[in-house]
Order: sequence, then C-alpha cells, then structure tokens
Amino acid sequence: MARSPEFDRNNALEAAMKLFWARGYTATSLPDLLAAMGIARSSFYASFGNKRQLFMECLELFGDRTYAIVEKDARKLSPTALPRAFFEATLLETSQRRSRQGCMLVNTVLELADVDEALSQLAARKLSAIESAFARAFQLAQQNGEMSTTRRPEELASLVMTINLGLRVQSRKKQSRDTLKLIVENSLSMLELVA
Amino acid sequence: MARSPEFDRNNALEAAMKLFWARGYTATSLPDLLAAMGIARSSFYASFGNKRQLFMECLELFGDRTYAIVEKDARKLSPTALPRAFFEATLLETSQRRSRQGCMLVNTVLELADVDEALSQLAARKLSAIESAFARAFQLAQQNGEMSTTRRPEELASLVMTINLGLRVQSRKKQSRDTLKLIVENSLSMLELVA
DNA sequence: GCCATTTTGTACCAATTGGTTCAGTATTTT
DNA sequence: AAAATACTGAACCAATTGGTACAAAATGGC
Repeated sequence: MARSPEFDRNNALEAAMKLFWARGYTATSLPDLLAAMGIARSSFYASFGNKRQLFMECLELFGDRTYAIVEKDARKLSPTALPRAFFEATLLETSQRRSRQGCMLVNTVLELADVDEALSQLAARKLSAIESAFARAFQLAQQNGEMSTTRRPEELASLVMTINLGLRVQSRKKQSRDTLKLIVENSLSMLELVA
Repeated sequence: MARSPEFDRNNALEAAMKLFWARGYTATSLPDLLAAMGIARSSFYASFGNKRQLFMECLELFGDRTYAIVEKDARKLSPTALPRAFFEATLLETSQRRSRQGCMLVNTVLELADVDEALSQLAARKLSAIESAFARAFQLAQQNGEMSTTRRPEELASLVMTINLGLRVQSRKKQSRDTLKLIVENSLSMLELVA
C-alpha cells in the first residue's frame, strides 16, 4: 500500500537520549533535539508525542539498559565482585566522554526534584529498581553462605547505591581519569570492609 | 542628599539563593526570582547585574556558608567525629524541606556540566574547598597521632566527599526521614571502618 | 520646600520556547 | 499508473525568555 520504513526510530531515540543525558531536560531545546535526531519537526510530534513524552521514553531506555548490566553480572559473578564490575563497566571501561556525563537517572532526580515531580520520581523508581537488583543478589549469596550476614542485604545494597551516586557526581566534575580511578578503587576497598 | 536605604540586598540575595537551590539555574525564571526577592525588575538589574551574575553570587554564598560549617567543627571536634557532625548538621538536624533540597553545589555541577562550564566549575571548586578542609583536619590529626595513618588524608577526605555526594542525591529522592537516617548511619559506620 | 537619588511599575524589545498545521514530495504496494 | 502512506519543510502560533528604557513616585539631607 504505502511507504514502508518507519524510519530509524530507535536511532533517533538513541540520539535524543544522549543529548538529554548530556544537557538535562530543561536545557535541551527542541531544535537541538531535531538536529541531533536528524528528523523533521512534524515527524517528531507524530512519532514521539512531545518533548516530555520523549524524555520519559529516554529515561525508560537508560534505566532498563543500566538495570540489565547489573542483572547480567549478577547471574555470572560472585556478589562481592558485583559492585566492582558495575563501577568499572559504567565509569572506567567506557569512553571518557560517556563516563563524564554521569548517570542520566541521577542527573534527572537532581534537576527536576522541585520542578517536575513525576519525571523526577520516574527516575527515582528506576534507581530503586537497580538497588533492588543488588539487594536480591546479596540476599541470595547470604542464604548460600557465600557472604557474611552481619548486615542485611537491603542495607548493603543501599550502601553500594550511595557510593554509586557519589561516584556519578564525582565523574561529572571535570577531573583526570586517574583521579577518578583512585576514587573508585578507594570506594571499593571501603565497601569490601563492610561486606 | 537622597533616599538612603539600599533596601534589603542581603534578604533579596538569600531569597534568590533559596529559589535557585530548589529549582536550579535554567528552570528558575526572572519573574520567579523577582517575586521571591520582592523587588522590581529595574532594581534587580541595578543591584545584581543579571541572572547569571546573581547565580554566581548565590553559589558563592552557599559555598562559603557550607565551608564555614566544616571549618568551625574542625576547630572544636575530633576529626573522626567530623563527618558525623557535618552530615547531621546538613542532612538530619535541618528542616525536612531544606534537607530535601540537597546541596546547591552538587545540583549545579550536575545541571550545568555540559551547559555552562564556568558555572559548573565554580560550583566544583567550592566543593573542592570543602574537601580540602576535611583533608587538612585529617592531616593534622594524623600528625598528632589521633588518627590511624593507614590512609593518606586527601584520600580519606575524598572518601568522605564521595559519600557526602551520594547522600545529597539520596536526600533529593523522596523518601522518609527514617530511611535517610538509616542510610546516613550505615554510611558513617562504613566510614569508621576505614578511618 | 527643594533637590538629589533610589526605588517602583510599566511598557517595550528581540529572541526563543514548545507546539500545530498543512501543502508538497517521496516511496511503496496494488 | 493509481492509491495509500511516510516524511519533509516551512510558515505560523501564543507564550515566555532575559534584558532595557523611562517616567512617576517615594524618600532622604539640606
């Protein structure tokens, strides 16, 4: 009947996410988005609704992708090695540019906390999901006797998360890769003392 | 000769800081500011230059005030008690509303990292100054034998700071005061293991 | 009372914001 | 070729953005 290709929606979404990730919600204008996504204004509204809806899709994408990293590692790694694997994957083993952008969820929670509650809470929920993934892994390990039970798994997970959040902020401060690496290593050794 | 009162510049500045603190730079509009500060548009430009300059003044104010807390505590408290005193003063002993706003410096670093480098770095420098205050206190304590020397003072300070940053993010996520208190306590007990 | 000065209120500015509409152009299947 | 669909580009919208100009009102010292 008609013209087939629903163009490159995933590509466009990906590009939008990267831009939102770097600049946040408010500071990203529609023309900026259109240029980055490589689509026309009308296609934009037809495919993504509006700026806010698009942002939610991007949050969803980013959150699910990060969650997947933890879930995957949890299935093949010892739980004590989980924090290191996560920090290295998202902070050290990625491009300088990428690691310097921090975490889109954290950025969003801070930017929109008193501006757009719904968006901020959506990001917060995604963060909580990631924390839960850690907690489940720790709980399982404690049941199997692979891990000390001096601390409850949820509290361990929340400690990992607190450090994770701190590291995300550190990574957005302009500083050398070596400095960041040192901070990560120190944080991990601190975590090992507690786990 | 003439009408004397340079009105309540400090009051106005204070009000502006609170608003920027809550909503961030971009999401705070000029009309919002004028209403909160209780001054007219023309007085605004006469007294504060423009929005960006005002924001810098607010960052300065916030940074110096936070720095003063650490400095003051460092003079009368044992260095091992310093982190607890700082977290309690800024996170727990303050109003719910205030603690929930996190730290203006952290918020700014994240919001403006890829949008306005100068502002973001100004905030980052203020954070570094606070970190240095911790480092100096730890160094002194190590020299006097009041503290273990297993870790260098700057690295200890950077650990305290990482946790501090993490706690700031946690505090902007909507959650109960008790949950936050638990996270703070766990973080502090983790810090004690390392110090 | 008079003059100097600081404040306010308002009108105004150009630029940009997110969002809508629609005619026109591709592209595909029948 | 014809019909159906997908996309583009540009014009347009009202509202808001940060910023400027200026006359009128309020307040002080002489």
